[in-house]
Amino acid sequence: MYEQLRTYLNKVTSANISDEEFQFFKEAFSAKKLKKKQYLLHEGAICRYMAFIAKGAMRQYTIDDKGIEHIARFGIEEWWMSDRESLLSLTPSRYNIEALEDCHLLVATNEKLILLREQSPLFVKLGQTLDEKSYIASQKRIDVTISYTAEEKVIYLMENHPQFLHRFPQSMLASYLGLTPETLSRVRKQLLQK
Amino acid sequence: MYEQLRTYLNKVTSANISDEEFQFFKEAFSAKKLKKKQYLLHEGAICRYMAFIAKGAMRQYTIDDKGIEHIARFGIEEWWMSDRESLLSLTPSRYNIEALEDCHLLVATNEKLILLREQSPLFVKLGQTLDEKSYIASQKRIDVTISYTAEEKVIYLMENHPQFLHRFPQSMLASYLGLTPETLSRVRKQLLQK
DNA sequence: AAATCGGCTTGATTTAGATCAAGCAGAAGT
DNA sequence: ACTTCTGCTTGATCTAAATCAAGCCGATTT
Repeated sequence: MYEQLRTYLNKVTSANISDEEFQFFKEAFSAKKLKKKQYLLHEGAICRYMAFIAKGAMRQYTIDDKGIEHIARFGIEEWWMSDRESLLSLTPSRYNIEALEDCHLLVATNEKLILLREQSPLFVKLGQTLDEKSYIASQKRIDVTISYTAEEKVIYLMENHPQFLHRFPQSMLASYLGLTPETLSRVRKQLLQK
Repeated sequence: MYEQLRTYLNKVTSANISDEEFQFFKEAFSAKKLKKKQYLLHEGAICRYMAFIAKGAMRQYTIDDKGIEHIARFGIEEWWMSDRESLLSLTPSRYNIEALEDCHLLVATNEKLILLREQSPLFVKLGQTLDEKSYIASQKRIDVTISYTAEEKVIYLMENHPQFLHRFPQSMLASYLGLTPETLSRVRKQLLQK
């Protein structure tokens, strides 16, 4: 599990982390396994962990007052899952984070992360890179949700996250795009006929 | 203009920046004035600057293939405007950034920002804080655009950005929410009657 | 003061996508 | 092998919001 993290770190930072520096990561993160349908975080609770997905897939979602689920994001291997707002400010989270498959995670508390930032310049750099990227991605997604038609949204998903298409149920993909499962099904059919 | 930046820095970082450290900011940022309707960035161009708004208001928007404008974000005093993706990767931007009022800006090129990060720990910290906050805010906005009705969107705007309501034309507020101006007008009327 | 213009509202109509409802096929459990 | 789920599709209907269209009002121009 730690080896996956190490490979990932080397890849993303285009560096080769020393044993010494990686030792800090080992101290910060502990291994955690979740079976399918288990939760890393429940709505109303305070998010305690930042989790690195070594294996498996997860979703982060809200439930609205009509009881409808809305998927904020998916996570798969080499992605990070957490509610940063809750983790940082210790406020109750609006989100649920659920394992969609059996998962191998590496989790760290906020205290450990603060410590790690002091110990590892690479981790600070990684944090910057990730924050930038996720900010850019979410801007793009706002664009999509505001201005795209159902068909354009589906095309966006196929082009930007093809790996999601066959891994997650259509009903969840629909929710991720802000569509109903019926509409997604119809749009897919139309697109295939073209 | 620099005094506004200094006040802002002290406020956001809850520190009191030294003259010495602030000197690096002065070297990195240069003053730039934009009149209403002038542009900081045009679609297709590479974004050269990160801009701090000392005075005025701006909008960042895209134009879709039907020629319709979609507002990605507004910026007012003490906000930052830029297309980070374009600035960092030197790729052409999808965005236009326009002054909605006469603006006083402090702008820095990416090179200056990199230098500043080496010189000022406070700036690094500021960057982290901002990235976190804007990521959290854009997650919230995705929630809103995916799952809210027109009425709920308008309430969201009134609660989260009341300062926008009387400062920007309704047509732009509508675009920001992913609504038409007509719908926004009707929803406002309904809400006032309650 | 008349004319032009931009921003907002209001009404009539249309439509994309939601909702409601039924049926089907593959996976999982007994 | 036969239920029981669960997820997906398809059809019929409905509705929220878009579109189309006209008119209003205050600001700016001539």
